[in-house]
Amino acid sequence: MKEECKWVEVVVPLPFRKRLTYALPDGLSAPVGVRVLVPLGPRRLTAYVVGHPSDPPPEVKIRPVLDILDQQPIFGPDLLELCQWASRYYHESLGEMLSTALPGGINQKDTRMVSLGDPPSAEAFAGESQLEDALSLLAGGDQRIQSLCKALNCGVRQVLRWEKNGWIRVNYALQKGAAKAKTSLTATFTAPVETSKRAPKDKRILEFVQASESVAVAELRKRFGQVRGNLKRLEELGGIQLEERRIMRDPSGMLFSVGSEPDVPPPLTPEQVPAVAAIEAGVRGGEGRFLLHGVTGSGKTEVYLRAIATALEMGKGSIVLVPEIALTPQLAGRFQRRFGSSIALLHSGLKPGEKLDQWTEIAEGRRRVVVGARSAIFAPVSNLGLIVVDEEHEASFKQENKPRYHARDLAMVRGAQEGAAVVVGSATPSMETLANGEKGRFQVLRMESRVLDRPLPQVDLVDLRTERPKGKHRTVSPKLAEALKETVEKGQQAVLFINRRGFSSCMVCMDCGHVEECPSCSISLSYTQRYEQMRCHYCGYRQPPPKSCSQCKGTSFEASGAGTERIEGELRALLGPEVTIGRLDRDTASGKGLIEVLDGFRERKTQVLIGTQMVAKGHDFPGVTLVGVLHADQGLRFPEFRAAERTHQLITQVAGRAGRGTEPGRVLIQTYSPEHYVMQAILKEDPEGFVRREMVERQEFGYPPFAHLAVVLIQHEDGEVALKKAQRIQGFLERVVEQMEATRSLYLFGPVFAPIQRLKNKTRLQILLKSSERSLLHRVL
DNA sequence: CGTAGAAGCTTC
DNA sequence: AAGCTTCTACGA
Repeated sequence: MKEECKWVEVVVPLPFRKRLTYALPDGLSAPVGVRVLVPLGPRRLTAYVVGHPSDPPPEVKIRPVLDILDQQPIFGPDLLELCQWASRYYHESLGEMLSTALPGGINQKDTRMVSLGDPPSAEAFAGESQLEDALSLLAGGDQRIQSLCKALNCGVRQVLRWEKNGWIRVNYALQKGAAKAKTSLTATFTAPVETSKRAPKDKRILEFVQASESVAVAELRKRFGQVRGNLKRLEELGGIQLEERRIMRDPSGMLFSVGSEPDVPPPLTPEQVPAVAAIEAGVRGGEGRFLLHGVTGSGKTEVYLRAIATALEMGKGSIVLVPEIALTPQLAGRFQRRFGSSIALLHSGLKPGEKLDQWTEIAEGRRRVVVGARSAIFAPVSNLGLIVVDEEHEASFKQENKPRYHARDLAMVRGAQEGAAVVVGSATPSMETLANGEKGRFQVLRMESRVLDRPLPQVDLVDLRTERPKGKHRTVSPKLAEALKETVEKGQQAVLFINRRGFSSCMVCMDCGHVEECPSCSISLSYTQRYEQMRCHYCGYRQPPPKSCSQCKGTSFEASGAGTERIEGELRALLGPEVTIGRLDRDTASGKGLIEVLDGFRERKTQVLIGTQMVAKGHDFPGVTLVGVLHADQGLRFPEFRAAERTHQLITQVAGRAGRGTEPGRVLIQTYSPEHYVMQAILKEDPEGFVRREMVERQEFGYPPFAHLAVVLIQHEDGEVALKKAQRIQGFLERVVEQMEATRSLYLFGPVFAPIQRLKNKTRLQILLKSSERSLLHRVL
C-alpha cells in the first residue's frame, strides 16, 4: 500500500535550480516521474515530480498542483539519476536536463494572449501611432503577445500600458499543439453474430473484420464506402467493438533508399574476433569500457552489430550513438536490415509526433536497439546491456547550447549506473579518449588492417606555394588536375573534399573588398547559387544577393571562397562536359537530396563527388581511387586548441574513402604548410606520431587531457553592457579563486571575445577557467 | 516630481 | 526564463 503524499517536490524546465514544493489535492497522487501543471508566479508551466518531502518548507505559502499530466511516470529512477549527474557536472538545472532528456514538445506552457478591450475614444489615438495598427491586427483575432510586439516592432511594455487603459486585454492561455499520441477509431472482432438479411453489407464487413481481427475504420471506409451505420449496428449486436487505438507513426522508411532484405552477418576477420569476444564478455558481466580503435575500413560496425546481437539474446537493449544519423543513412540502413523492427531511430529529421512514437515504443520495450544522435543517450531503454558511441571523436556529441552536455561522457556514466558495457569506436580517437586508454580507463581493442586486406592508399602532399592552381580564383592544382583526368579516363571515381569550416562561399565586393555579413551575427553570409540567396549558417537569416555593396555602393561582386558550386564549375572546365559531377553540402543535402547524390555516386552515375565534411563520413564507395583534399590547412588556422586534432581526423577520414575496392587508392592533399606536423603525420601515415606530438603541445600549453577547462559565456544585445558584465564576473571569479587559495592551481583568462563574436544580435564574451584539478573548477563554478 | 528604461529579484 | 519590483537618470 502506497503512502498518501500531501506534497510533491518538483523541478521546472527553467535555468532555475531550486526544487519547489506544491500541495497535492486530496485523493490525488503523483509519483516520481510524472509531470504536473503548476502555478509559478503569474504563469503556469509543466514541472517534473522528483520527490515527496515529508515536511513542506516553512515560511513559504505552498500553492496547489493544478493538474496531473501523466497517468504513469514518464521517466524512471535511472533516467533521473543520469540527469542529476549531468545537472551537477555541467552546472545546468535538473529541470532543463530532464526537459531535453524527454521527447520534445510535450510540455505545457502559458502564453500571454492579447485580445480587444473597450474601444478607445478618438482622442486616445493622439500620440499612439501604433495603437491603431494593434487594434486592427487584433480585430482579426487574438494574438500572442510576442507576435503582436514583433509585428508592431514595439516592446511588451507598450502593450501592457494599453492594457492599463482598458483598450486591450491580456490574459494567459495554455499553449496547444504539442506532440500528441495519434489514435484512430478501430473495429475489433468480438463474436460471430447473425446479421440482418436485408443488410448484406453488414455481413461482408463483419467477415472482413473477423479475418483481420482488428482494423482501422478508415481502412473499412476505403473498402466499403460509407460504413458508419453498419458499424454502429454491428457494435450493438455485439459482433465488433469500436475503440480509439493508438497508432505509431513509423518514420524509418524515409531514411533508406535500399531494400530491406535482411542482412546476413559476414564472417569475422581475425582482428574482429577478439574484439567481439571482449565486448560480449562486458555485456554479459554488465560492465566494462572499451575503446575500439580501428583504421577506416577495419569493420568496426560489424563488431557493434555482433555485440548488440549478443545483448538482444540476453534480453538486453542497446543504444548506438552516431554523430549525425541523417548523414549516415548507410549505417542506419545496415542496422535496420540486421535487426529489423527491434530498431528505433531517433534523429533531428523526425517530426515531433514521430519522435514521440519512437520514444514510446522504446519505453514500452518493443524496440530494444536505439540508433540515434546525441540526445539518444537519454532513450528510455530498460535493462540496458550495451552503449556504443561510434566516431567517438566527433564534435557533434557535444551540445553547444543550453543545457550543455557531452553524450560520450554521459554514455560512460549511464553505462556504469545501469550495468551496461560501453564501447567507443573511432579510427582517430580524441586525445582525451586516448589518454584515458593509457590510464587504463578503457580496454583498448586495436584493429589495424582493413577488411579483405586492402592496402592503405598512397598519400602525397601538394605544396600550394610552388604548385599553384592555374588561373585566378582557382583551387585545383595542376598535379591534382592531372590525377583527376587520369582517374576519370580510367573510368574510376574521385572524391574532392573541401574543408569548409569558416570557408564557405561569400560575396566579396570587387571595389572595396567588403564581405557581406549577417545583420545579426558576426558571420559572413554564404551564397547559394541554386537558390540565388545569401544565408547565415548560424541563425538562418536569408536575403537576396545585394545589388550594390553596402559599404561603397559598388556593383560588381565575386563569389569568393571555394564553395562546392564554384569547384564544380572549375572541374567542368577542366574535365570537359561529358564527365558527371555530384555535389554534397549542407545546401544540397536535405534528406532525399543526400540519398540521391550518394546513390548516384555509388552506382557510378557520377564520376566525381565534391563535398564538405559529409563526404568524409563512413561511406563505402568501392569505385573511388582518388581523393583530393583542397585547402587542407584551412582548419589549422582556427583559434581553437583542438584545431590540429580536428584537421588530422578529418583528413584521415577522407583519405580512408580511397581504395576501398579492388583498385589501390591515391590521396592528394593540397596545403600551404606541408611541413606542419599534421601534414607530415598524414604523409608518413603515422597517426601515432601525430598523437605523440600533439600530446606534447597539449601538455606544454596546459590543455586537455592535461588540464580541465570551463568557459563562462557572457552575452548581451549591447556590447558595452556585455563587456561591463563580463568584467564584473571576472573580478568576482578572481576574488573567489583568491579566497579558495587556489590561485596557483586555477587560472582565469579573459574576458575576451568568443570565437563567434556576435550571434543572433548578441555580443559574446568569454572567460576561460583552467585547472589541472576538475574538482577545483566545479567548486569555483 | 514624473516617467521610461535598465537592473535586480523571485519563482513553492 | 520571464514577470514584477526597485533603482536611476533625465527633463519639466
